[in-house]
Amino acid sequence: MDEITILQAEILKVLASPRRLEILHQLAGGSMEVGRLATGINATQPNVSQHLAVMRAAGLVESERDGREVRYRLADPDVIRACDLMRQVLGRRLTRLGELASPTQSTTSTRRAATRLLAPTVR
Amino acid sequence: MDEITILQAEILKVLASPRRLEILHQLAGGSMEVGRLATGINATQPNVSQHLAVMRAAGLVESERDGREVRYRLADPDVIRACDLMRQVLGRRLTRLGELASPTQSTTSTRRAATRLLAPTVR
DNA sequence: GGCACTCATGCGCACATGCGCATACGAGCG
DNA sequence: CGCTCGTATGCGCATGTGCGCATGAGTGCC
Repeated sequence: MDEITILQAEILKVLASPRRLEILHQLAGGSMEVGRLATGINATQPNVSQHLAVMRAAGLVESERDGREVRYRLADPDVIRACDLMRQVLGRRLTRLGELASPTQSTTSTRRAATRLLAPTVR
Repeated sequence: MDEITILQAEILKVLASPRRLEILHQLAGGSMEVGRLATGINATQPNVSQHLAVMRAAGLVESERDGREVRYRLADPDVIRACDLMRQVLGRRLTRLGELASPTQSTTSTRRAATRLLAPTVR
């Protein structure tokens, strides 16, 4: 099996978590401490710390002490960019489905559209 | 939590598997039947079939009967493109690390470099 | 209809993952 | 020093995932 494939799967596995994506999304706006990251996504501090440790091991984020706080920042802009590109694609798919679901009233619960997007062919 | 974030995590979760990435990589070269996909990546047929079912539910691939065989093809080129973009980035990171590891002799086991890439700071 | 072939599905097991919770480490501050 | 604040770590549990294996379902051929 290809080396890159295994590495890529490892990175994707780290990215495949709503919490971690939220953390990365916050870090995209600049470096931040653990506490603010935790309250920002409404999660417990140990939980965020664990996620950060995983992402740091994967080389997605970097840490730096600042007094008693620890500031985290994005490490690899390229990977995050690829991640955001996918986000844009999915966003377009969502809005398209939203329009298809309700052409008259716009932007009502794309949530149902999202789940339907994940299982388009029930058969 | 953002809808797109959840959807994106779902897609990434599906992508975060070496086997599935190999399957997608094969499908990037054109549509193919289950049997050839299985032998191509040296996996059992039920296993590949299960992975294909998951990816079809996620809207990543589409299936079509052709006689007794079932041909699968990529469904969403955009997502796959984002996936390949990440692949290129990781490839560059690998080669860079490979050069750093052994400047004299070239292209010797980037495998160790890959694992090291996943945990660059042992501290 | 019976048979061979291709693919899908169900089952059980081993394993990994995420979470809350309690707690340990580390740095500033009095 | 002892205290507090911010962060990291260990533990236990519930849940999810991948795999092999056996088997069912659909299709074409004789």
